[in-house]
Amino acid sequence: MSTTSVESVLQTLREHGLRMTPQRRAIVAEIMSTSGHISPSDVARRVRERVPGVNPSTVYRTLDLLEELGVLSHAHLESGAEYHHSSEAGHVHLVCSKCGGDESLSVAEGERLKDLISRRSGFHPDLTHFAISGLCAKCRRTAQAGRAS
Amino acid sequence: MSTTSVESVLQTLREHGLRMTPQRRAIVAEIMSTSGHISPSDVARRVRERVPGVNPSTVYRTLDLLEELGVLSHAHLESGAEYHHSSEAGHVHLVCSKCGGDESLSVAEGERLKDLISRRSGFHPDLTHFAISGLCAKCRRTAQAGRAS
DNA sequence: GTCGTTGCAAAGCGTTTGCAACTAT
DNA sequence: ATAGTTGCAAACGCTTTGCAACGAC
Repeated sequence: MSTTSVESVLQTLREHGLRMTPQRRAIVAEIMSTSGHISPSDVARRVRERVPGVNPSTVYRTLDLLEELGVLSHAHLESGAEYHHSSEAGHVHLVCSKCGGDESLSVAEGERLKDLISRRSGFHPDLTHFAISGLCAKCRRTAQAGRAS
Repeated sequence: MSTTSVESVLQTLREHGLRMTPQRRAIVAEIMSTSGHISPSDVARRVRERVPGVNPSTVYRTLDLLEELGVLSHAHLESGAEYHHSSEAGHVHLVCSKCGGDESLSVAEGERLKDLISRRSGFHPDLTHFAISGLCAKCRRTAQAGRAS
């Protein structure tokens, strides 16, 4: 499936008069094989491990480009911007401030929340752009137990 | 009221065996006079304009300290971390991705949302820690008009 | 051959650190 | 006098930039 994605990206690039290079192939492959999200600097690091010589600046330029083309999206987590393939866009990130765990609200739940907010405030939120920080169920239980004792 | 705040901060510092210095006074004053939020580097810049010689590192250390003491909080907006006095914590930031406008969900609405999410997902969100990106009512209307034409 | 793409090297930016000097208490 | 605090200067990590060489088409 990673191959399929690379092919479709190649397609997209061609439609825009852009080119597929080994570097881009490596970068796309890296992100497509990542479930969840990954920071630009991590992409740079990992791509570099596999294909020595890929320059960080190329990674940054490629990420920007792929996002403009709609292949990738980024969201803001605690550690900063993180990229993921657009097929994973739509997920609302729930990041636990205690254990660092990263859950996802279902797309349906996300939509419901979105509608609710927009109906009440007139503001149309994109709940996927920023993560939502908080306590996961597990850490919350621990915290309560601590309080009780 | 700015004075009151500075006094109460002084109080807090004393309780912890810490000291009130001219630099801290300037930093606290700057933040207390800011309605809304301000980035660390902006605090550094502004404080510097008023009290030349205040080193950026002092600003960063002070912000960290004041946050640990509960005097300040920070939230993540598009531009990164932003500080505000704790009395303004509780606000859910709604940031328009088009015009950059920054609205607030009422505290009551925020609470309702929070309860709703936690009831459904088991995750207890702090909706104030990250902003919520989206389109404000105004920009959304513009966008729709554009689409219709 | 054209023109998009890359690597390089440098600079930019915000932020952090160690340490000696300073100062609020 | 004692510790907390500051400025300095350097280092840091991530990201961006200009430009000449390169290479996909």
